[in-house]
Amino acid sequence: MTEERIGDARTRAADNVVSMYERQIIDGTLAVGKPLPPEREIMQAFGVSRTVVREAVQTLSAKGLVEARPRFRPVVRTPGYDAAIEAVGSVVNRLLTVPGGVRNLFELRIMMEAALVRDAALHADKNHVARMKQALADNEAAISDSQRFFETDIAFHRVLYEVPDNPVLPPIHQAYTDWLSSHWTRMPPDPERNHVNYRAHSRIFETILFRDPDAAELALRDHLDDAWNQVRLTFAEP
Amino acid sequence: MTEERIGDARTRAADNVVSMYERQIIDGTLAVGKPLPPEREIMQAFGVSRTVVREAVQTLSAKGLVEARPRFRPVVRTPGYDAAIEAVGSVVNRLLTVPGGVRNLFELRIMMEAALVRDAALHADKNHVARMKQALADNEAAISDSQRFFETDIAFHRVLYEVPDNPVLPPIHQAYTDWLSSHWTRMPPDPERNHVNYRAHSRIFETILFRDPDAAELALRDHLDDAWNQVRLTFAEP
DNA sequence: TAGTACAGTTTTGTCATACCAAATCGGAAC
DNA sequence: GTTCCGATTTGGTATGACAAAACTGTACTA
Repeated sequence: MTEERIGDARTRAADNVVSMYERQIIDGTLAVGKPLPPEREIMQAFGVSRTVVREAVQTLSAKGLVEARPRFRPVVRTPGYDAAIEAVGSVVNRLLTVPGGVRNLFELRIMMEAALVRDAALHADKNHVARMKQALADNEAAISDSQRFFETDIAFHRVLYEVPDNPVLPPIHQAYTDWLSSHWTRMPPDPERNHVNYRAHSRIFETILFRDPDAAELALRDHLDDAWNQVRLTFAEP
Repeated sequence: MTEERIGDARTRAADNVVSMYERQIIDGTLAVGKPLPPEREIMQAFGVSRTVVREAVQTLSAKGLVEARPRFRPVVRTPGYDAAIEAVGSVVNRLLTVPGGVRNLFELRIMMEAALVRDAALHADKNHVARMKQALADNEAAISDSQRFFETDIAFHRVLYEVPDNPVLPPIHQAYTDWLSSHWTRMPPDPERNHVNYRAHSRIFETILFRDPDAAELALRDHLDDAWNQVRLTFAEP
């Protein structure tokens, strides 16, 4: 939480307005989907100019608390983990440009998915297994179509994020793919490589079926390390 | 990336200004620490009113690309993983208020730290071990002082996030503790519980020394599950 | 010469006002 | 009840103004 500005920074007039509505939104006084009052009304309520009101609204929007489409009344946004992901978007995009940025993020993903396959090997139920099987079949069917292979690849990994039944995880998967896809799609299509990746997916699936977390983690790390070696060539880092 | 608004949303005049400086910041034309031009200069450069310029600057600030202290020129911010964490702050805070929100986040933390202790058991070097040992000693020394115990507790866990040498991880640890600390500090001080937690830390440390990832994960899960049972009572969820 | 104090100049934060175009609302017509 | 249309409201942008704070260069002091 960094609500208080550090050091010598004075307060802005908009801060009052922001924190007021922030509270109202969090405690539910302003229900989800409800629009904020008209700007001119807020002006009078707080005794500030419209400039300040608009600044406050924009801040609320940037914080992800309200959705402010141009020309429309800002409405209270439904709290969701994807809103959080969206909020970090541009910062992460910048991080990806610093040396080692992509590598660090990918490393984090490897660590996370390693944990996920372990979890899947231990706790995946029939339902999850069925979905993985389906995703795997789709993946195989798309080997010759690199575009579709890319999509089914993502879909296969997504199942892993759904096993623990924690609503935080799917948006994280979404974020990973969003952020890293630009590097992936930079690679030229290559059915041969698709085939290798499909085999890797297949092996992961088997280890989960066998309920072998160690083998699952190993298979996944092999797969993602390999993927990294494929994709690292698309940018200039050592 | 969610740069394009969906549906029928027209474009804002400020978007041009934002994306221009966004690009300049990312490709380094505007170096870190450099201030943006004066607002009036930007006005003329883009042929827009100051209203729009100020809106654009605020957006850049909200995105974490520049730091805009009131009354000072906005300066290009140094790219860091903590900026990303900061950007999600308010959204996460709201998520913590929805049913199951705290649980979901804590669950994610458990999963992550489980992966981290496994990694530590396999790859921690002498240096890491020494730091963990020190953190553990501090932790023990603070058993009777709940405030300090809380701090040394955090410090012990932080070492786990430092082992993989990935700069993304420490800010994540920081974020976890920031977000969850309000629940932790709500519990009344209890040296007895401190002692239990210290023993748990101690056990985790031993399993890492023994290079036993399975035992390490188990010890950590026991510890955090226990912590969850302690802290869950501080709020009303079932 | 280096450092400091001061006065003049920018620059930002905020306000007030105005105008257009788009969204919304209310009622008429079907 | 639904559709359509005009009046009204409201958001997006521009302009101008002003106080207070930050900045700049200069003169003064050590």
